[in-house]
Amino acid sequence: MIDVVLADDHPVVRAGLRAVVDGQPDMRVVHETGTAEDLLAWLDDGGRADVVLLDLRFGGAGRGRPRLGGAEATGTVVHRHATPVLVVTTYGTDADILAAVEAGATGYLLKDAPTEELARAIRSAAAGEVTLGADVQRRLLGRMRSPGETLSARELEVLRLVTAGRSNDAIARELFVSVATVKSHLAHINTKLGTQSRTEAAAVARERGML
Amino acid sequence: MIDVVLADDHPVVRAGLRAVVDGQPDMRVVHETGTAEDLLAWLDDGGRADVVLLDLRFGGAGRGRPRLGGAEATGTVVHRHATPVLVVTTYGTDADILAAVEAGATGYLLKDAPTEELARAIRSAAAGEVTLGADVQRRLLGRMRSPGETLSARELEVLRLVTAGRSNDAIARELFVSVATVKSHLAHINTKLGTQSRTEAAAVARERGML
DNA sequence: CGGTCGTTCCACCTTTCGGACGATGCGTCG
DNA sequence: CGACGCATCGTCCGAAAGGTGGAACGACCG
Repeated sequence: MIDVVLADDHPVVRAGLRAVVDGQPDMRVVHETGTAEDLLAWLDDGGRADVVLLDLRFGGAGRGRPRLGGAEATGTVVHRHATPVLVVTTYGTDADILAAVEAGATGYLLKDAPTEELARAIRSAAAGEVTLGADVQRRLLGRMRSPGETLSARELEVLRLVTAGRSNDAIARELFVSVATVKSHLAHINTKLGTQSRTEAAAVARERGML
Repeated sequence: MIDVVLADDHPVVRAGLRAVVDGQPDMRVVHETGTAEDLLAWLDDGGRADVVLLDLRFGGAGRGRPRLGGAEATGTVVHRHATPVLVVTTYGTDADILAAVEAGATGYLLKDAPTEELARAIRSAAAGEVTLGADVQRRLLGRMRSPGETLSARELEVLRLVTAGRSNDAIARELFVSVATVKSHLAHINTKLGTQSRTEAAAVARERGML
């Protein structure tokens, strides 16, 4: 019997995960929390589980204090409590995925995954195996395959100003170079990122967290 | 007994909604679909319900053809089938909310709403009353209070696509309008935000969290 | 030493954007 | 009703941005 803990700030999603888990004969939900803090508190209090289902994005857009994020929570759970963490989240950006994987997540699934895939991922995680959702794998592979994703320092500087909304002329004056140089850098950036325009490059930069 | 139909592309969320609804003594789930098209097909086939729980953002980021959006589906259901629609979604942007309300949605809830609020909203919707989640109300009020910088729903939609890096032509095709219209919206956006270019507008939009 | 790479610049050309008009229809509100 | 905001389209034109194909210089490295 696999003991599962749920940590998600959406009551509806928690109910859904609980329904899926309890619908499996070989696993059960032993605890449920709505915040990462509560999850850590429960574990520190001696709570034991075989797998933690964790949502990234905890009450993210809130105007309150900067809450504990999913990535940090993942790292703490994995290292302090030696419990495998299966990240289950809605719209994972590349930055989110990388952060979670680097923090030691045992798996990463999107919430639109079918229930069988979720159950399989839980069993794999309990066994200590790493599983990534099909979408996630495709994303990571796409990242690996991209050839020249390493931008030079100068190119990053230009990209940062582009993301801030500056025009080529403004960037040129700001960096004390000619407009031709800025355009040259931008051309290289677009080639490396596989983008077609400055705005698209800015979008990709944000998505990948390269600011 | 209130008959409820679920339309959400996330199996886990569907399970959660089902659990909440079936946990109430006075309501039940009579049908479940994963796409807006299936929902309309079921209704056209004679399916009857007292309330439709609808997710905006259907398979949104997909690379496939432009699927039917939640707002359009809302309009069709409300007007063709005279059935109240309760929109239940994750992270509602102002554009989403305005679009759904304008399309005739009977209610708008975020998925992080507690289950009791959800149940209450379903009962209100079945009775024909309009209910908005606390968060949603606050958003709308905040939008009202803002003096001169209020972007229309359509403008926000354009701005969102600009922020995603799309070109005017791509935006036009995505929204089924002409390039001239997109440029017109963009001109208004730049006027209202005090910006000079699309990239600058995107930067301001991100900064002010209006996505 | 020669090769690669980053940075800087140039010219030429095409596409795209943005500004500045106007015009229509469609709702709402006083 | 008329004024207003919104969304939708259009044209014209100049400015900005992007594509191509260079070239020069220095740094670093095997």
